[in-house]
Amino acid sequence: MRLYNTRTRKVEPFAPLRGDHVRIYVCGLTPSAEAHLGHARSFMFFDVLRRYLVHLGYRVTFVENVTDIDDRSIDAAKATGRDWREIVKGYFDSFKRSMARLHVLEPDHEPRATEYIAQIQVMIEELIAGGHAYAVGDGVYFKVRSFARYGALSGRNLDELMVGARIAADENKEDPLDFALWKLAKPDEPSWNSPWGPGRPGWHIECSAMSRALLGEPFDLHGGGYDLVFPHHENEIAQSESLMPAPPMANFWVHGGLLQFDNRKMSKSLGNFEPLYELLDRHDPQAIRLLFLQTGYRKPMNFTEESIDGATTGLHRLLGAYDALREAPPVKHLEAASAVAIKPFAARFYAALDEDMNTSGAVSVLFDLGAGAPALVQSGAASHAAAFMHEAMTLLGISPVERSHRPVKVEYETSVVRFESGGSDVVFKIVAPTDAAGRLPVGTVDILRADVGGFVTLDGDAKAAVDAVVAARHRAKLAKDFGLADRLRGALKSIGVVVTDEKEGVTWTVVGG
RNA sequence: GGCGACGUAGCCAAGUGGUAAGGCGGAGCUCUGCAAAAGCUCUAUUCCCCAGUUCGAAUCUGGGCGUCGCCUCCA
Repeated sequence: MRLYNTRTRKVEPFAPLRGDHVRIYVCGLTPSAEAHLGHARSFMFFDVLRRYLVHLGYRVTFVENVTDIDDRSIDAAKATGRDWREIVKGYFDSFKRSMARLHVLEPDHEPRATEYIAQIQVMIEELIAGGHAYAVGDGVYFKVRSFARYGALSGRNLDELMVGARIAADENKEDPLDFALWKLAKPDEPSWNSPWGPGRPGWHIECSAMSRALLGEPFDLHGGGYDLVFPHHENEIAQSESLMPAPPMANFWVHGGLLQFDNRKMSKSLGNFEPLYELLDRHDPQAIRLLFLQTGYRKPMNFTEESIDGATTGLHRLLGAYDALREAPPVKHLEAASAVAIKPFAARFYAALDEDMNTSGAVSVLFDLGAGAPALVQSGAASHAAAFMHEAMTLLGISPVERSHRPVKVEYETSVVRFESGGSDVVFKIVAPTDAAGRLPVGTVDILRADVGGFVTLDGDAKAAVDAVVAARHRAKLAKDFGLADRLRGALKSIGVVVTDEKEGVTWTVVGG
């Protein structure tokens, strides 16, 4: 396969440095705030990349770190009076639950900065010994001018960075661009003992130390969001490569495009994002994955309600097509020939992924296959098509069999919904307690009484009542009283219940919210 | 000010020299008592604008206009 390499600014053929073993380090979460959709996009991409490398036959070691100590979680602890570890654990656990819902596979290693304090300190000592770092009053700093290639990854040079003027002057630093390797603790701050005094690692050094400890140097692929190119990855390179006889530290640097939310940049400082777990309550995680797959991973993308609704519809079509193929009766005598019929689809699918992970092109193949499902069933190719779809969707992290219904949300404008037909045969009343705003509580409908003229009269809970009305409509249909049947369906629709006739029977779902 | 992306139908989006994938939406049709779902057909003579290179350009070059990101915590 070919992959875009930020280091060389080119799409290049990808191959492991050693044998068939691919070593990947992806910058993970700093759990000092709830994870957002932008994190999900990035981690889902690297999840698909990893799955594809495994598919290609490589043995993959996937490391995703957790920067579990940083200034913001300390600030959050100070602000709330809680222990910083508790805050980090809360956000991290929430993140892990969301990743599971999005089918992101578990990393092979998930190292935490606080578990690698010793390795971090060793590296800092090596940097000091090599003349690349110095200890001063408030900590240890990396001497940026000691690394000739500083700025190579992000295409900057030190003198131009100076002109940028937004670099805060700091009396402790020899050069304003130098960055912290070790920060000495102020009173009441968490700290670890070190040769330079109690303190904590600066941001950047943990990744250099942990990637070296777990993957060795050089390793194959270092990933992260595009916003990490500078300064985070630039600084990692400076730290690691200053100590390496034969750079680079990572052969490929891969960066995912950033996500905007309703045309607004998402960032921790702006705090303008919806927590990921909330978004996953409102939208099918599989649809979110499909939506991201339909855009090139390096392109910036804008997430809107409209775009996720479109992807949800598309997902249903894809899953419906898969069901149709899987359930089609086999046509034995055509099997051999039909296997050949699937080959062009598979070829297109994998060719797309081979070219810098063109997931959008790959997904289009699945839609083509789905659209042709009836024809494939006819020609006896259904089982082969289903098998390929299963393989392809699984590779993309979409479960072909999972059917997550949209969470039920019921909110009505009024406390009493009435339907009365022109005639005498339908009286359908639903009465429920409401909140202060006059709306029904989400997820509950209490039907106190439903009279459906002649067919049903009952008191009871909402589900039973709706079932009864649906059954009444069904009987009306059998009696060829389509006028009544339609009025009953209309009555249900007016309270947000959609009734659908299907081959196997009648189903109803609650919509709205 | 510096660096870097991007601009393809109503919306999203693939495509980097050979004559515009796919998704959503929309229109018509088929099937259904009616709906829904599903399928079929149609929906960009054209890729922000101008100039150039070429037999040929959405794709390359130059210029212009516009949008956005990074340079400060960030996936």
